[in-house]
Amino acid sequence: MDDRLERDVSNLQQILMQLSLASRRRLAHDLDSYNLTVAQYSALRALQRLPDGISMTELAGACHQVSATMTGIVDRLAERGLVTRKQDPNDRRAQLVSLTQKGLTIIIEIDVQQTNRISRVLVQLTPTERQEMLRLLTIYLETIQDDPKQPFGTNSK
Amino acid sequence: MDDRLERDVSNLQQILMQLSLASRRRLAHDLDSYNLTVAQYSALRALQRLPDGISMTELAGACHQVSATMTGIVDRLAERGLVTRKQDPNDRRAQLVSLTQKGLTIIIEIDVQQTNRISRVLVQLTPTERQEMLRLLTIYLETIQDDPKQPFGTNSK
DNA sequence: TATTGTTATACTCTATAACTATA
DNA sequence: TATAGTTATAGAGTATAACAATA
Repeated sequence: MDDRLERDVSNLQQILMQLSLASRRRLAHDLDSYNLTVAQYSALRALQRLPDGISMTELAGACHQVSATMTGIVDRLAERGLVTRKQDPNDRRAQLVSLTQKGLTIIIEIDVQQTNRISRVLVQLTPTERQEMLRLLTIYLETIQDDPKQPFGTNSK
Repeated sequence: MDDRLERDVSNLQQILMQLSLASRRRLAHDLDSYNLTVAQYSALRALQRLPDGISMTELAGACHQVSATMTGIVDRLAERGLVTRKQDPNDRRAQLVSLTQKGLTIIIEIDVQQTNRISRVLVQLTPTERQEMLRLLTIYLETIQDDPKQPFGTNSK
């Protein structure tokens, strides 16, 4: 590779690594006000995004977790009344998980908070720059998402 | 805000949230081959970046951790011979932490692996696009890094 | 037999509080 | 008194293995 590329790779690597660590930290900090962990938030988001009443197995898959881990996360969300479990009428082994109204409300609140944060960045940019950012980040996201199998790590995600 | 901005904010928010979750997952997965956690890797990186022989307090600060947490992380790294502790000759309360040769070797290996990953993305882009990506991500990183206080979360970073 | 979900177990990360040694 | 670091404790997330119920 040419020198320019090599230098860009090095710079981008630094930035992306910092971004990976800092954005998680920032998210965890923001969620703290709601007494939610990143894993719990990730589960709520998946429930909001997917069709209502999905199984534990599906939810675990959507969150890149094994089902035993999901059991604990859903236990804690259910204790707080943010989600509910009910038995699947078609398969008596399965539990169908749903967002409650309370769960939906909290996740919408967080969405507003996050939107405000992003807005503060994007107003600094021109429409062209915003489009470019979206396009470049999409390319990057695809490359990190698709090449591995689950599960992603033995510990400390 | 105008419609275009609003739509861009919404799209970027989705992408950045996914990026936050997926990049951490990807990193954890990559580190698994080395039997390292993200927190351990973060500590090794800080030791590589900072002057040799920093105190536990400084290391904890660099990793955005409280010192009690850092004690456990350094314990496990030291057991594996990746770092060493020695008493500060100028302050008998303080422990100075250093990377060992073994620790340095492992972090360089990981660096190569990460570089290869980024390269696969960047070769798809023109030099101008790469510069733009670097510039835009730097702006974003600054906005998420600087406005909070430590510590960043009660649990699950 | 295979799948769904839970429980049991073990480890890491995380924080707060209490403590020792030193400054 | 204040600071550096550890230990004690508690809770969350993570994985694997074993298990009961159901398909």
